[in-house]
Amino acid sequence: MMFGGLSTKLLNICIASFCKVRLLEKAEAIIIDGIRLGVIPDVVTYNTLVSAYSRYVSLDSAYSVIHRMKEAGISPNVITYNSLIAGATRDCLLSQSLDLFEEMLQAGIHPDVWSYNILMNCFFKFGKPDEANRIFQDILLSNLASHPATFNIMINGLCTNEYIDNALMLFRNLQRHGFVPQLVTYNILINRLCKARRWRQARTILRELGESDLEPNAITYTTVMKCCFRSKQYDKGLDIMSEMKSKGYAFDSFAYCTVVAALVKTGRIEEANACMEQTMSNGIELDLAAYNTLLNMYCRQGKFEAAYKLLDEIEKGGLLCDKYTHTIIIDGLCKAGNISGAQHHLHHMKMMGFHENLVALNCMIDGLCKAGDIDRAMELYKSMETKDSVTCTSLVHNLCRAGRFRCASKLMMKCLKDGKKILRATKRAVLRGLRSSGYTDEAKKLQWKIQMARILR
DNA sequence: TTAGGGTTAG
Repeated sequence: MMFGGLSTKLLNICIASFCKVRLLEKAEAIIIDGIRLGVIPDVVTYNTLVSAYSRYVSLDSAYSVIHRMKEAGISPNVITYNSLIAGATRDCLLSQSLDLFEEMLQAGIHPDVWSYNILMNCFFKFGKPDEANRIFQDILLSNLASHPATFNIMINGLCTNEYIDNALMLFRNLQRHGFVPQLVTYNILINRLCKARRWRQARTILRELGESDLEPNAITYTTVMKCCFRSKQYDKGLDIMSEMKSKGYAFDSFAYCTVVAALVKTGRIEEANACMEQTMSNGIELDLAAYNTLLNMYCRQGKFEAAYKLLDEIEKGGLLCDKYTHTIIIDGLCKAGNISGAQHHLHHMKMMGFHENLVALNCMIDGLCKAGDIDRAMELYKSMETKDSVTCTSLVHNLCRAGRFRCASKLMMKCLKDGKKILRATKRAVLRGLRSSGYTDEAKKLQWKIQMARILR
């Protein structure tokens, strides 16, 4: 329908532009203006809104758009359902995602390849790789034309479910059958291989990307930069940052966070401050992860007044603090020696409905030890339901620092038996401590047990 | 309409 030069197609373009930058109220206002001018919204208009509401607001708000859509006499189609299922998956609602899929079938709407892609992603997200694989096989056997995204989701899902070798095998098989990887395929593999510390294979994929016709993008650079920081090659990471800037890639919130976090971690606070200032002066809007990075910077400088002010700012801005936010505060307080403050915040975190947080408890263990209260750290350790290698290494190393080498030795053996990994430096500290305090035989026995644990692993 | 990068502990 056309009226005064405005058509439904044009209306939809406007709506899509506003939705893309999350200006949903403006999008709604344009619909009202359009109706006044006689432009009737169609299924595309409503689908754009459903997608935006489920992505940026909530699934409930998306349902209310569907209600309005039905009132206007427009029936939801496969795209409407795809948006809803994707939204339910993002909100970690597995059964709701599956119910929606079923509802779509019941309504006689045929799923398309995107529906199956979303469902596959959903199963991977909920740690059900077998179900995801079944969907993948169905897509391959069906008449549906598979899309490169199908393979990307499969490769990414296999990696996140700890099937990296299978993901690599699939990648190579697909290439043999003529699949031309997209940039996102390379980015997925580089990221996942780096996270699994399989540096050599990550470098191979990066080299293959370099040899392809594709140009790396800002995501590739951020991913590789993060890999360098993860493997403690800080200067190399900063070189990549310079290269990224010189090539004219826009430095976004992701890139700034990666750099600032690495600078803070290595104690280069002045540089971190400068980088953060640059972020703000470039007009980059801070999201929760960026705020958390800034909060960590304040805590590491002992600027708790600024940190608490920032917490207020975050919440006043309508963002909800997450487990990272609270853990950063707890860690910062522990590092500053304010154990009672950290305990108070841990309690506050539980009151807010957060589950027991292993990282926060590990911070407490280390903080208690550094404050000279190893016995309380031991008590906390015993009370913890789950412990990991960090818990063990931290406590063993601190026992050594306090000269309690026999206790450290006993605890370390128990941890190794439980399959925990202990840092080499910590093992050496225990052995050296036992020898220097005259427990030579015990040191010999421990060394033998360490070797046995290594063989049996 | 799908997939990929950033924030916490030893």
